[in-house]
Amino acid sequence: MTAVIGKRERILEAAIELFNRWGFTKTSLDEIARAAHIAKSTIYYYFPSKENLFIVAIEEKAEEFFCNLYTAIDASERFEDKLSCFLRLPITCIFENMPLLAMTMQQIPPDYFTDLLEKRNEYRQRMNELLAEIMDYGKSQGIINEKINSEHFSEMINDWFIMGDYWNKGDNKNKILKRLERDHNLMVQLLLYGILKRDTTQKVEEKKRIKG
Amino acid sequence: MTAVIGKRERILEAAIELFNRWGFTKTSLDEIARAAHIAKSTIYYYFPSKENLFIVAIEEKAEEFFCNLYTAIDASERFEDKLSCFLRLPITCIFENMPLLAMTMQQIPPDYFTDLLEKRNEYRQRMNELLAEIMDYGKSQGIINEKINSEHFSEMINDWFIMGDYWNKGDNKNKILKRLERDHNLMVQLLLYGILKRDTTQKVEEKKRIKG
Amino acid sequence: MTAVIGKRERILEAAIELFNRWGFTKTSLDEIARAAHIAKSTIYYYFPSKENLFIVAIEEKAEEFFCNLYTAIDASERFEDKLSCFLRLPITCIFENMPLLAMTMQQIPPDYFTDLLEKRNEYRQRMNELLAEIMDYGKSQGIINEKINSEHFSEMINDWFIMGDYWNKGDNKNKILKRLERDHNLMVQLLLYGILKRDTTQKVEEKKRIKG
Amino acid sequence: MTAVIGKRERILEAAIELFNRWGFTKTSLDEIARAAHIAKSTIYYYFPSKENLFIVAIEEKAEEFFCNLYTAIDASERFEDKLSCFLRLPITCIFENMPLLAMTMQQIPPDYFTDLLEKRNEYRQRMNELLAEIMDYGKSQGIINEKINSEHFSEMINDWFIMGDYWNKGDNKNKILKRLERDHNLMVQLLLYGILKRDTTQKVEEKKRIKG
DNA sequence: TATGAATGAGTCTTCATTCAT
DNA sequence: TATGAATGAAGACTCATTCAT
Repeated sequence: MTAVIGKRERILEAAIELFNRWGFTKTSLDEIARAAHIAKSTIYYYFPSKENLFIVAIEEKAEEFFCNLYTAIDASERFEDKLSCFLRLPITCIFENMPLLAMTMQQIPPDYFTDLLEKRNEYRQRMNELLAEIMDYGKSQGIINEKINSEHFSEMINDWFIMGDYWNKGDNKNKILKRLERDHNLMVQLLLYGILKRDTTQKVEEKKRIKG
Repeated sequence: MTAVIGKRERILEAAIELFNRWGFTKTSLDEIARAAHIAKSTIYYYFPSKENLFIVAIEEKAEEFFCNLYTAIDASERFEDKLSCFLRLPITCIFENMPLLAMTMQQIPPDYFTDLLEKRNEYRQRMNELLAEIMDYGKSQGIINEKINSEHFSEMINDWFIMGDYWNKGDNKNKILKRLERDHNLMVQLLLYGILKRDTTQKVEEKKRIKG
Repeated sequence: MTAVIGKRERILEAAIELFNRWGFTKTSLDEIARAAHIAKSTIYYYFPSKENLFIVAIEEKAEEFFCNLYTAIDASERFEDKLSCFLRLPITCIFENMPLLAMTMQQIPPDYFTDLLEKRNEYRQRMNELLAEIMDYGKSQGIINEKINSEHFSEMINDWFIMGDYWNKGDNKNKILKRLERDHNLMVQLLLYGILKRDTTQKVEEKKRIKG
Repeated sequence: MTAVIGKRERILEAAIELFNRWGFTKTSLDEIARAAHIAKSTIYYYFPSKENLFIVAIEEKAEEFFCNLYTAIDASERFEDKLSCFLRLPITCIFENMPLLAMTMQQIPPDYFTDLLEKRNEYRQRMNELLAEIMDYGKSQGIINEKINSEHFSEMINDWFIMGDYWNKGDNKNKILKRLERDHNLMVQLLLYGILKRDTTQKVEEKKRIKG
């Protein structure tokens, strides 16, 4: 039976639930212990620190998320559906596991700990690669404009739409501002194509080509 | 002379700096006092509580930000430039005042206090109104497709690009998921226009029109 | 062996000693911890709050006191001795545990907490019932004037002699003043009987009967 | 006009009101200043410390009280009425100025300050002298049993009924316990006279005389 | 494997008091 | 005479972590 779940599982379950609801700092180990119906010190038998417990909790959810994402994208045949999956699922996932993943994957510089920062970078990387793959697929289908640099595009989309990360501490201000500039132009173009009247589209397009 | 800055200013300055670097919970009043070279209790002479100090700090920066934003948008003549300002400035501002404003304006459910939540909603509201105005301006210029609902569009852009807010606690899950769905379709359209090969654009466009 | 007393006991002991000496507000948890030779936070392991510690300390002493009182009164055969016990023991006890019990049982409006107020009312109740029983015993022995209302008499004696309680916040001023009036007359009578010359006693007695 | 009251008066007024309502420790100078519509530091212009302000406030009320008491007692002709005044007025006064005077005149050892203790002793002294005078008056009228020691009796009545003071720190435990014993016997006698059936009174009286 | 007991370092907050003006 | 500004010391309470068993 699954009636008797291991204590480690009980702890993780409670931790995810509470971190989600209250965030890292506002969740105490006392509360987790109470919710898991175990003694507080038992947590230290399974996890070396509160930090670590938090990261393990995130890993758990992240793996689950990526697993779903890969499956869904593989299952869709058409480029548009793959792209749609890529955009829809993260938001849905974050919505359901907020703010746990939000803290990892959104524009919050996780002040707290280096390990978490690393995790986040890892996830960003995987997201970038995934979107780049989708783009390449679109190109191979002859739908996507080959001139668009897949990697560059993926980075920007992830930064703007999904997991904004202009604040990675390592980079210096100038470098970031330059990238903001670059991405910004691309972003405005994307938006313009979507909202301009069709007949004016051409002109704007040309204008931008001259600029960019 | 302003050579000698008032202590209130010194406190606010230090608070903004530290809240930005470490976040609310991880910044202690001791640190702020040390940084401002005043006694900790002096903080309580000027601000009734840590919470209040945080909110005042945010207000300070937010007013400054909106002021800049309005000025820049008014200064630009063409629709595209106005839109460009609207997209560029918030990011720049957040980048410079992270996570202070980030906490107000990004996808972080501020667990801590109602006052902050209200502030955030106020700021969202102002951002929505501003973008809607820009869109209407675009329409009046004959550039923007009249069929696009300015308000609806503004909400979505702000949620996705600028100040994501799918987690406003009042709303129930179903309502939010429905809106996610709606926005998602619009978002995919916007993207597709930007990256598809020109000759395929028409077909996709038609397909979407039938769907939407 | 009881050579090593539990820490909870050590804390309670120190708390009783210090609360007794300095009162609630003027006794700090630091002092209690120092006196009990434990870390301040250990107090919080055993007691949820300073308030609670205070109340537990009082309960401890109060139970002990009531136990002694019941025993002593049961042990005395004659009505006079029972009454004597009732009057002597509380004072002795309060003297030895002042102001701990004094705060519960004397004329101090305990501004601090409702729980304490409740405790005090409970103790008053028990004192009233006890004295009423003694009075009834005196009547059953044919010593006490049946016309004296045992309950009314007990209330008054407790208010004046033992656990004054004219300030119970619930009651309104008028009600209290009326009761003061009533009790006062009875009190003057009691005194007069004790100090007047025997031959004048009769007149005063008659006069009061007419009045009361 | 009395429209413009001096600031000193305003402070005292507010202090009395607030000390009465909240007690010494729970009343802050901030509150007093706010209530008196003056700056906090102004209090220090008129009173050297919070302690001193408290004592002056008590003096104010105490003088008023004694003045009323003297007048009322002088105004009554008969011994019984004088005694009645003596018993009634303190309670009424304390009831109206609780816990300010209660703190001075009841069984609360004022942990806080020596000055207050001295004040209290002074007031006790005055009360004792007053009651002794009344007793002597009763004797001169031929109503009161000459065998009763006026001073001794006054002390006891004040301790039991009015301003209990068995805890005067100077005295040692043995001395106090001896006095408790002495007073207790007298107290039981007084009570017995008041509640015994008339015909049994004689016997008890005799019994006590043998004992005491 | 699991935990009850214990703690040190830190948190926000209060408040009587001082002092320059 | 009056006060705004400033502060040090203390207070209750929290919490991640350790350790003996």
